[in-house]
Amino acid sequence: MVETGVRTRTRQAILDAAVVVLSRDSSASLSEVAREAGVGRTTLHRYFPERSDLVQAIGTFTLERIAVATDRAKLDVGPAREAVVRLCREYFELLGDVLSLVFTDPQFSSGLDWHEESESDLALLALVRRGHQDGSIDRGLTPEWVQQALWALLYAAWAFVRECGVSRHEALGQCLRSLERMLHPGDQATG
Amino acid sequence: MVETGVRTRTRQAILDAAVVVLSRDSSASLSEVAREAGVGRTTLHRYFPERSDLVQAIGTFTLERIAVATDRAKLDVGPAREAVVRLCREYFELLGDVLSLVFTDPQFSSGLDWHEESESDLALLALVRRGHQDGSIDRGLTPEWVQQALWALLYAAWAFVRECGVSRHEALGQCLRSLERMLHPGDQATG
DNA sequence: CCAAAACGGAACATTCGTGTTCCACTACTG
DNA sequence: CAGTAGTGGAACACGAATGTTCCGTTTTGG
Repeated sequence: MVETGVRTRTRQAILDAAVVVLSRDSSASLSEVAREAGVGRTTLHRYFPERSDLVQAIGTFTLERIAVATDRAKLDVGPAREAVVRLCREYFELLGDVLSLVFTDPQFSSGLDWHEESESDLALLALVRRGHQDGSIDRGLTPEWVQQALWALLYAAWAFVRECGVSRHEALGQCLRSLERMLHPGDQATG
Repeated sequence: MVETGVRTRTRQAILDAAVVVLSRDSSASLSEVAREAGVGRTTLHRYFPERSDLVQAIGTFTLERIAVATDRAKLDVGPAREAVVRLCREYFELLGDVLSLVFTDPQFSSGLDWHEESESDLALLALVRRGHQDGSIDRGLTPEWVQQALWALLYAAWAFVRECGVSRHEALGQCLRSLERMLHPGDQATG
């Protein structure tokens, strides 16, 4: 049961297929996942004995991606608001379909470091606080809310692509512009 | 089989319970829905013979709520941006748990006027275009994107309440502030 | 008060997803 | 070429959800 190249490749194919299928319908059957992966159901069970194993693997997989994105965004460089926007861009590009899963379905975000303990989440919260201090982020928005809104806009951008047939680039543009303006501390009347 | 008061009341109780239960887990069993409604599973099947009937009823129910909210917001009064914010507030207050359903699960928004044909949706799109003309909404944001983002922020606000234990009022405040700033045509550098 | 309406529980058949086992086939590798 | 890892299909048992029927009980309303 060594980690040969074939095994890791098959495993990844199943994982990718699972993300695609389950992001469309989180209660899809394992047969559908296997078919999407171009793999027999038997093989799928060889890699992930139970459904919960597959779900948890997706969760871990996602956490890794998030960590990478957070790292790439270099959150401690430059004004905080710009860093948040960079982070959003990285998320968009690295997460794809996974987004729908973690955002809409609680089953993928349970049983792990989620949601309070994740290092990346804490980094984002700290970043927003820095933005409050350096004046680049509206002090009327709490860090926790910014986090929520960031994910929501990301999901919206992805849905924009899937449902409205907009290009990824166009959707990301609208998303980042919205985020930028949302965070910007303006002199508009306070709601 | 006349429309006695008892029947409508029972039907509504089931519908409400279904929204609560299914918004937590869209693949919950009908037994759970019946229990939440304080009703026997037999009775539930009397009103909604198949699961799909219940799902569709929720869809229709939601459309009605949306129509009411759109009406109350008086979209043709005042600056367009303020009208959008009013609409968002009405949505938040009238939709509650239903939000999670229509937003995350496609099964509730299929088989109806959804999504392209709904009168309320068209009204929102037209409203944004009016905002482009009267200069109250950033011309860099397309009407379709504003629609997506509006729903996303609404969902974020609701999740904020459910997951972070924030008060409805506080969550709505953050949501509306974000929306307002997002739409505002500022003089910030263009992304 | 009495009949009709509405309800709840038990039981049943059916379907579907799941998890498992067994066996034959293919591909790589020494 | 032989052996082994990997695969896929068929078949099976099991449980859960669904949809239906039947019947006794409660509630409603004229």
